[in-house]
Amino acid sequence: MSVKHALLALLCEGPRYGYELKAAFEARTGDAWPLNVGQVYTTLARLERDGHVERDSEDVDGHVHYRLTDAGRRETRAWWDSEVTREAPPRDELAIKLALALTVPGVDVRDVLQRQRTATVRALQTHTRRRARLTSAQRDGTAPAGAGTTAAVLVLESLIFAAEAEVRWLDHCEARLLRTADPNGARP
Amino acid sequence: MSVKHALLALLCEGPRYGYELKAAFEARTGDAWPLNVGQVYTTLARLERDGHVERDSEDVDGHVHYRLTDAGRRETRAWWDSEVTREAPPRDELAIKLALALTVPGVDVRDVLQRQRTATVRALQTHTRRRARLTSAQRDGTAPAGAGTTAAVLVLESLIFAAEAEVRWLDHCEARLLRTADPNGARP
DNA sequence: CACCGCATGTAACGTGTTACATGATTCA
DNA sequence: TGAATCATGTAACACGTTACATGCGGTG
Repeated sequence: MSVKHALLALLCEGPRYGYELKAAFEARTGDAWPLNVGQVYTTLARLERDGHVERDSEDVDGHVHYRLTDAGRRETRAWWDSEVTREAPPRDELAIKLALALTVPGVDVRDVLQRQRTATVRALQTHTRRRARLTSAQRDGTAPAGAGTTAAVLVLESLIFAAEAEVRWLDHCEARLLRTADPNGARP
Repeated sequence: MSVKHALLALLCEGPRYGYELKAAFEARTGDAWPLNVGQVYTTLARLERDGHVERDSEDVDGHVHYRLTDAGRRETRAWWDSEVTREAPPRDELAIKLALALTVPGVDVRDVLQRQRTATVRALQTHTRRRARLTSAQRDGTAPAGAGTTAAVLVLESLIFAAEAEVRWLDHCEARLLRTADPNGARP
């Protein structure tokens, strides 16, 4: 549903065509989630089918612009007015994997934990470096200092916050693992 | 891919039938992500198609047990040996939504932020309460103190860590928003 | 000319969700 | 007897990803 609503939101600024939408999406999310062009078109087709967008007149270059319908505007409004539910968040593969690693025989949980920690720390560094590049470009004026860049920085920071929490959680898991596996930890 | 690999992992403990797999999955994930039974069957069918599992002999009650094939065991092994990549994490609807709310005209970002904060805090409380219920049941002996309950607690804690990080991020967004919107914040 | 990037699609596939159909068992 | 739960499925659909086809325009 993210892509669908994102396209609707972008079309609030005015009619756009496929490649523009892809570029606008990636600019605002700091290339964190590259968007396949094909998906833009299929999503646009579904939005048109559902009456949320319609084809606009083609411009001089023959680009196929889409614009919001009233129903699309209502849909977008409803999106802004609703919260992203975190009571039942999307299944987290990592949490599931560790929960199973704990209970299934023949799995070295410590090994899984440590390898994952390395991977997550590496991801954290990637995001941090990207953020540094973005903010310095913003200062230099290389990147436009508009709301788009600010949004991209915030997106990267959400990834950073999440990765940091994940590292903490992995350490927490390892600590608890030591406590339960080591019988003389609690009562010496 | 989570469900597929989870079923494979559960079948490492021995042949099981559909409802058992659903129950086992939910026991280990603390009901955090209820699993539709239908999906168990469709996933099993696809695993059978791919040669990762095969039908076992039916038991006295006529239950259709499935067991791992060698290919399935290899697939599971490969899962344990690989990291869950966080360089390109699944698209986060909340981050996308806020990034767009910042740039699209006619959206009250502060309002979106505050309503989301409330929702996330509520989710955090839900997870915390569930965790408390689980650990107390574990102490009472109401719940089995095995690895399954430990796994469920860790899963809930991953949700708690993530929700806490999200609240911090939302506050961070609001602070940055104030700074950029308020022109006399940086240079008095 | 050949190649690359832009631009618009389409087809096939994988995964996940919901709703429905069907039968057996259990229990008030 | 009637309702609820267990149990095994199927069908239809939504979303996402990848790969491919096609044409246009500029550039080496």
